[in-house]
Amino acid sequence: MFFEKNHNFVPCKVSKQMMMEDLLIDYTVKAIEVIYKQVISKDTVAIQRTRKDFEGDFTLVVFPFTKISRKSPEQTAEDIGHYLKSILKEIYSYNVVKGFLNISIKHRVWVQFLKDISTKEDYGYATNNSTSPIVIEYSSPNTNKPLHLGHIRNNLLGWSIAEILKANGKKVVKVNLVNDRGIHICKSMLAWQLFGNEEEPTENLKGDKLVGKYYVAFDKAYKEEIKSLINKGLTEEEAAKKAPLIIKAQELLLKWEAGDAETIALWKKMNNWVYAGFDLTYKKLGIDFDKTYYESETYLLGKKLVEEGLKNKVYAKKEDGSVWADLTTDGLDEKLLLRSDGTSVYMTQDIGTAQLRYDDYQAEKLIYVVGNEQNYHFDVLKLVLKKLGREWANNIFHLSYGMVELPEGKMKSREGTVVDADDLIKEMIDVAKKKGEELGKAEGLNNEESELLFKQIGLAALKYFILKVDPKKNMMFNPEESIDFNGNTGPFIQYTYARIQSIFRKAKENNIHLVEFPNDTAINDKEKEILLLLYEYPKIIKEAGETYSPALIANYVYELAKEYNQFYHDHPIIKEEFGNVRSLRLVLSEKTGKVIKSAMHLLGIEVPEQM
RNA sequence: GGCCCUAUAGUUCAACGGAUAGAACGGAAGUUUCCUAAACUUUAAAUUCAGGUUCGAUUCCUGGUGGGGCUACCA
Repeated sequence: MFFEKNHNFVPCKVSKQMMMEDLLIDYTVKAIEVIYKQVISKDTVAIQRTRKDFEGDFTLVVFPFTKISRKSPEQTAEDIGHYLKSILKEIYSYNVVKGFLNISIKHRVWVQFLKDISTKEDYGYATNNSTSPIVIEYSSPNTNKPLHLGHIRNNLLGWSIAEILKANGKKVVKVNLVNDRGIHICKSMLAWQLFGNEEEPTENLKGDKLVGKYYVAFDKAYKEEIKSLINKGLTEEEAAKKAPLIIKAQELLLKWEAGDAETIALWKKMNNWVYAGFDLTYKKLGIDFDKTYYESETYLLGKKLVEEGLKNKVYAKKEDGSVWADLTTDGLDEKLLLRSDGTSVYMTQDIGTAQLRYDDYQAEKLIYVVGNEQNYHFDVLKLVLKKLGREWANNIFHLSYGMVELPEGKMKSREGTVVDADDLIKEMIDVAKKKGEELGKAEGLNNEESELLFKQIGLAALKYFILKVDPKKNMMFNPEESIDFNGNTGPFIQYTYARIQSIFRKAKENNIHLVEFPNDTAINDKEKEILLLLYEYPKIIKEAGETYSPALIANYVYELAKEYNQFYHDHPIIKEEFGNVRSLRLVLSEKTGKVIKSAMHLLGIEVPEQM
């Protein structure tokens, strides 16, 4: 708002410099044609950013053309460089290093570029270009245990990718799939009945924690029963099957499937506790969904579809009554689809869920954000659906992300090495508060404001730490060391943003106004570096969307913040004497702030005005 | 056993087949009369091994070794 009054820039169209690389590619093709009389395809032309140690903005790699030119790489680069400079008025100069043609663009082009984007509020975002939506599933919790660190990665990835796809002009539907039925739920229910004394959730014990507690209690009691049975002479396997608790749990599952009123009532009561608990965690994380599916509502459809497959003879029933899909011709094994007692398995439910989801949205793509341990499951799911003639199974995309590992190895709930989501979030915020207060970051803020600030900072540290890693890769989380607020972290980027906002506050206090600066206003190396980074933002969003990778956004925004901090350190902004230069730096700062905020939003990270 | 993923500074992460492999943390040394020092500057430090394809390989292929996962009438 500070700028709007004084701004009088030419409205932005997609101007030439927005397509600088395309331009260079086109004219390189032309150059080869004119100089060497040979037509080449565009995708043999590689344009990249010039490395920092060399002079130039863009670099053309000419090695591939030496066969055509029959000249040395240097001479070929020289030929093409000479042609390009003579025909493209945007080019200021070029230089040749080995087979690399480094091209410098005129500064005025970059200044005009800054003006072009300065008035664009949604800079970097693509316009709406989809009709049918992309459905993205993430989180997918079980109702017998609380959310943990693995879910956090899943949730952050899912939410961020949904935002990135929206920024790419896609319609997106965010869905959750809750596994709310099965033997594991019955275990919690049974334990609560036996040992619970009607315990209900309290402020200190959220519903999901309460139910999780009884799941653990079941496991403990069950193990003791097994032990005593083994002492009585049974084998471990027999004991595991004959322990009274497991038999009771199985009975409870049968009652549930039969619709027994009392069982259903208890199930509903306990699940609702869990949902209330999950909601609190999602809210704290800033995660939401457009729709929630429950497996209790999809498994029957799954069963029906298995029956359909049986009728069409694409699945087969064995003597004991169990139903299987034979995938051996596809290089996989046989897969169980219905147990011999007719009850459904995980795959059965997923078949039903997929069908329901497809019917609901006719999605152009169905994305499942699920850990890479389930790669095989999704290979099977797609095949099993295709055997049913569901061609849309080709649109299923398993976004397979890597595990979060702890220094002591994989998280295992039974060994108590799980990092609880609520605990971790609280820990991050507490540390942010402690360090923030030491540094006096909350000065001038009231209680409510400083609480919000430390929450933003703690969450930024957590979210950025997780999202900056390539989703496909396993990652290490060390609770002792991973909580950091300096360097390549979320808070560092937030700090950069806050500094920029502080400049505007100061500018206003000092009554500094913008003037319209001419295109030949001088820019220094740092400014140009920032401009080139801003220029790349739309490409980064596009690439992040194509590869479903928030990490690209994270690494980009860090780079931008780092460059800006260097610029800020080396050059005065509001203290710059010359009005043209000062105005340019203010506009550059403002736009950098906006892109930081925009990129951080794509990661689900808020930026404070002051810190 | 079979199948899949993975290997980069002490540590955690980057690098469409392109130049001298980038950062951060940690280590060493510096920068506050100057728009916020959660910042900035300098410095030491890495591609698991053996082959192959290529003008060029951290990247692609083959093999070895290390790590992880899947291979349930669990989810």
